[in-house]
Amino acid sequence: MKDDPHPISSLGFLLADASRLMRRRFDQKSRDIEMTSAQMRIIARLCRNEGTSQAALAALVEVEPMTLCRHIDRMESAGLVVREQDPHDRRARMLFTTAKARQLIEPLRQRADAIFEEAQAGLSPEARRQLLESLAHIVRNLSESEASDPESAAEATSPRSRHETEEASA
Amino acid sequence: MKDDPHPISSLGFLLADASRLMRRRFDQKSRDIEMTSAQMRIIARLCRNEGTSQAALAALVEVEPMTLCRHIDRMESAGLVVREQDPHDRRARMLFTTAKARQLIEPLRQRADAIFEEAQAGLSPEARRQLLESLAHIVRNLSESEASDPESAAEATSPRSRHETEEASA
DNA sequence: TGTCTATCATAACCCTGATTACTATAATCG
DNA sequence: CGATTATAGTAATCAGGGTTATGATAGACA
Repeated sequence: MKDDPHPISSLGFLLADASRLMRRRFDQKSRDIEMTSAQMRIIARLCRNEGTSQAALAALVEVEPMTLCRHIDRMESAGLVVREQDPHDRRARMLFTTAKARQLIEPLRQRADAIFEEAQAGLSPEARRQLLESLAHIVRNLSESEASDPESAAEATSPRSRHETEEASA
Repeated sequence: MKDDPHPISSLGFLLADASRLMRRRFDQKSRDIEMTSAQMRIIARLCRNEGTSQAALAALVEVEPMTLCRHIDRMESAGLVVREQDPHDRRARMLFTTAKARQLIEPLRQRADAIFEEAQAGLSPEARRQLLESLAHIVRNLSESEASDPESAAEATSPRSRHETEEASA
């Protein structure tokens, strides 16, 4: 346990474990509310940006457009959001939260806070502050390096634009 | 940004984001290696506990037995693990890593370390140490509270055992 | 010995996230 | 104007995680 023979306590695993356990706990504690944690994140963003397109919202919550698309599918049939045609762009849909969705945010946030407290029990206020700060730092770093170095898939296709590569193979 | 009007920077979201971004980055950077991060976690545990049962291993990596079961399915057909009948218990299977799997650990770990460095760039050694410690603390807290309070689904069915409830409704 | 219960593995099904590929529509440029 | 390129949304498919349910087998105990 001291010299850590296993890689289990590396940053990556700890992060994944903490995140998974947190989500699991949250889902357990809020089964009575008809909104999942991922949906809550989306609603939280959307209700501060009513009317944005799916692509824009996907960027805001930092998931792939396809991922968001299915979320919206489910959330729409659950009555949490509505899609409306953008009058200026026939490709785009504008998204809006429903009152039902907005009403669920507060109770969910309370459940969440209780679990955060549970999780951080025994950590000093200073440690908690530092933790949030470090996590935010990491998120920033990763967002940036992903933006600047979008793929770099090991053996790296040369920096030509993607469609040129496609043409080559087509 | 200061008084945080959005719940986006709460512990839960930060943790989820950091974890997701990290995993995404890792998967991007190691597509050339035939093992995913989740599989790596499992192999890392298993190669220190060769021959354990699926249930035991599931407990070690803290996922549900069913989740692990599917991992083993895929990993078995990928030639990363083998299942063998436990001679003492005909229900159980004993798990073993293959040489192929063990050989992949080091390269993967190197990729991972590079990403950890990327993610933590700009954090002091002390901040990094604190971060790991706080995360480990959180993982411990959540594991424990889950163990002591396995369900507690909000309005809580009374503490009777689950099957009694089933009988009542059946 | 024979039920009753707990445990192992796993099937079936839902949610989250990503990649790839395709359609429809905008936008841009020759 | 017309072809090319870029963008919005989404279907299909794969990995990961979870819950519920089921068939076998162990174990406990009357």
